[in-house]
Amino acid sequence: MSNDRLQGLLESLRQRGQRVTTARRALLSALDQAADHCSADDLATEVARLHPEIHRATIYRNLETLRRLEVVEHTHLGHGPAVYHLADQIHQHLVCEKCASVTEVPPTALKGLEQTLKHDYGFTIKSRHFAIVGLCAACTSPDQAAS
Amino acid sequence: MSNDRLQGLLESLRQRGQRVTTARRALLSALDQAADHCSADDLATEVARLHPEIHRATIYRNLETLRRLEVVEHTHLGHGPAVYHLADQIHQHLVCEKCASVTEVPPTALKGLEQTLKHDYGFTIKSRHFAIVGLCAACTSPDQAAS
DNA sequence: CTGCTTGCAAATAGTTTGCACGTTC
DNA sequence: GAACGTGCAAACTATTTGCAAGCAG
Repeated sequence: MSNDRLQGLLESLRQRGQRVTTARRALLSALDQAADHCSADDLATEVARLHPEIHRATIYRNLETLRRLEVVEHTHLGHGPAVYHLADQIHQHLVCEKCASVTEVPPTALKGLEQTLKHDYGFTIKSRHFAIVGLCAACTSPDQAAS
Repeated sequence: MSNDRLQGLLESLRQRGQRVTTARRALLSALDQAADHCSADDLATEVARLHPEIHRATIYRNLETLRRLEVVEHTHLGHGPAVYHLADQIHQHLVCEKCASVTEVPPTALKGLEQTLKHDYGFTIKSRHFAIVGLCAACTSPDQAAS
């Protein structure tokens, strides 16, 4: 299954002259298998299950290295730690300020905004680095009884 | 001049049963006069010019209080400290990832996106809490020679 | 074997908090 | 004068860095 993806990533690192170490293998594997968005700490914990010797500093350093290589991206969903995911999963995050749920939307949802900002301000949107904050469908709907 | 705005803000605090202290007066005054976006530390420095005894912790506590009262807002422009401004200056921030310049655009620029997210995902954008990252006009233009 | 990587510990940046004292209403 | 705000110091969270030892190519 997604083992292919992992192997491909490792291969692409090698081809770019990057070293493939235990820490990197383990980190990419954790990112590959992660269900949702992980903080550096989440990843460190996951990696530690198989490799307890791998230090959090190494996780941070490798996340930064992989970010420069455009293999991973990180996003800020709110206050608190940044969350990471593999760069082949591009999406914009919508975060509900009430229930904190995260909705992923395809980059195409921003097409219109991109054109507007380009046309009116000459600005080119380059990343989905920050989430968009608001209310999710459930928390907006009139029939929801929460405070 | 904008002394009116400051007085109005203080009055509105009083009317809501909030105490008007030296620290709050000084903080709101600093926010009122701030040319651009200030971090908590910038504000502390500015406040300290007239009131050196006012502690940074007090700045943070009051910024949080004023945020709850919807008198100030804070935004994240990137990594680093949050920046604050009075809540009557509503705008979305565009940050250039190359030159770090900040462009303010009116909330109306997001109208289309708001409708799309509402229609397609039931999501209601509620705040401009995070900047949008990309390239500003100067850094996008073909005739710019920077690396 | 040479240089990139790592583990560890300690430093850093930004922000928050407990507590005793001071001030506002 | 009761409740809320403040100063100070210390804690805290997330992340970064210097250094000596380790491992990949």
